Amino acid sequence: MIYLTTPIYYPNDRPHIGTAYTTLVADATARYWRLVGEEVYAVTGTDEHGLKIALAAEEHGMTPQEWVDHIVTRYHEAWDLLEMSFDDFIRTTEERHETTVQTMFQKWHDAGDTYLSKYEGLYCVSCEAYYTEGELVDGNCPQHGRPVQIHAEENWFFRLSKYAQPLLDHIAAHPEFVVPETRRNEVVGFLERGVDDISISRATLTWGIPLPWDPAQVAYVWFDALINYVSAAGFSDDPDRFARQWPAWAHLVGKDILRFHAVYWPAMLMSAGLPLPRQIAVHGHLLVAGTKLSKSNATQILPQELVERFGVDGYRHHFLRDVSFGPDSNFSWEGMVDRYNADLANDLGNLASRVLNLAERFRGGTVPTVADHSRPEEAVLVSAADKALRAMGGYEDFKTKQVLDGVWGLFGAANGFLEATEPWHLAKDQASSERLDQVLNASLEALRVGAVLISPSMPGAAHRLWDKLGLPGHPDDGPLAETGRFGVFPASKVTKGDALFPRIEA
RNA sequence: CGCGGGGUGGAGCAGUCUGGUAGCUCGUCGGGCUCAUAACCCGAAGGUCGCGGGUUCAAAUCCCGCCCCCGCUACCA
Repeated sequence: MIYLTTPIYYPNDRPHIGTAYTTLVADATARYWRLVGEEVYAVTGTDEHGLKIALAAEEHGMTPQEWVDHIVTRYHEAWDLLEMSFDDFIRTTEERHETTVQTMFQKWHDAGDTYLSKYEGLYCVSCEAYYTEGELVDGNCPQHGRPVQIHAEENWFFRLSKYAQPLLDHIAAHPEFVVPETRRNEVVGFLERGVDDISISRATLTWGIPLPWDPAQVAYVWFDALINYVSAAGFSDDPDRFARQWPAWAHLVGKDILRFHAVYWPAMLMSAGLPLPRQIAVHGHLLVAGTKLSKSNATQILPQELVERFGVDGYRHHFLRDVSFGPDSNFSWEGMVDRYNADLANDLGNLASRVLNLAERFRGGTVPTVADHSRPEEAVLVSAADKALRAMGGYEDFKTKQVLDGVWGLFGAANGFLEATEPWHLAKDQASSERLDQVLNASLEALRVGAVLISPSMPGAAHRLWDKLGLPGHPDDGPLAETGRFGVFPASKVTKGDALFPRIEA
């Protein structure tokens, strides 16, 4: 069972291209595993507790629960728009999660990993956040430039320090636990410097999950939120599924929340006696004109704007082909137009047009199932198809760019195949009729394999292409090892129809 | 200060772990094709791989020093 997760998002914020990026990689990876034939459980969700939610609800004259029920739709709408195929959507206000959080806290308590202590910090009311002295600018809040207050409260603490060495040992034994390597180095460096215990409850807040042994305090939001990964796996409500599903195959996260996932979360699991996830896969940030996306940044771009211009397939393809999973990446509108036209309109869309047009024009849309793969022209095509199929394995390491580079090798080869065999010349001579059938069959077969291979990245386009090819079933029926192999195009009635990806003028 | 990362033809990136003809996409130039969405195919130009030194038969890759940029140092994909 492949259990993979995105972070759960904060519903006060709108989904932007950054949150959508994590979610998209998770979705494409989930679709890949399903295509291979693996059982998959892919989860995303929302993190609905905390002071800011409570305040926003009050502003809108709603209870916090009414407010989150109202705004969670933003995420459902965004992920529907982007054709995300998650098996579950977990909300931290659901009973299955609240029960799990209380059970986990109790386990830490029973294990002796909690203790009461005084938390004292420099607090900025505007930020609703604590700062360390080093973060202050001239003694003021770095965000607002205003003085901070000293806040002190009695909180429950978690013995994080106890787990630093066990976690270092785990990472040494399982280097794939945090990828890429640079992020692993950061985690190791952080742990080797030594970690302090951490406050895991709040006495001043009511919108949260009460601690089972001290209901006057609620769980600190991160220690609430991270637990979603076991809640969604069925920890409280489906023990049989939990047994098959946990530990997770991978948690996908952005680099900004590395520490929570690679330090706190494993420590939380160790204390509770649960096995650690196989992997925390960490990606970089999308930069717009070199600046980081953030909530307060005017460069924030919503997926919807891009979908309006490029379509959902253009959107998905762009971020999967153009962005390397690990490092930061620059986003630009011009780059997106270029990518769309080059990959989708020209290479793939135009390939589909010319092949389908040839089949319609010279064979009325019906091409005999004849093939001769021993010819050198076909050999090149078959080889490219084989390479493309093997490239699909890159999804297992989130190397979406490499996968799509490989898949596009097939489309390049198919365009080259047409140049090499010149079916439009073959059609002029009755003597080469059988050769024309072979060439058309191989070209259509390349499109069929292509439709299968793009189905994780562009499910909609894959289905549209499949329909044009007049094939039964669906491009993502799988298993990939069979449907993704270059063979002989089956008898069918193909239709050219509208352009798969109309060209976009800059 | 400490830790981590980056600097590769005009643009964006891969390659660095495991040294061995510098790779990909876009752009530019030339040619071909006319089935196709002015798309497609072939070829070419363009890089002392940030700088200096070292190891080696051989360095983008390993080692030392330096310059510049960025991230982490406990809110935020």
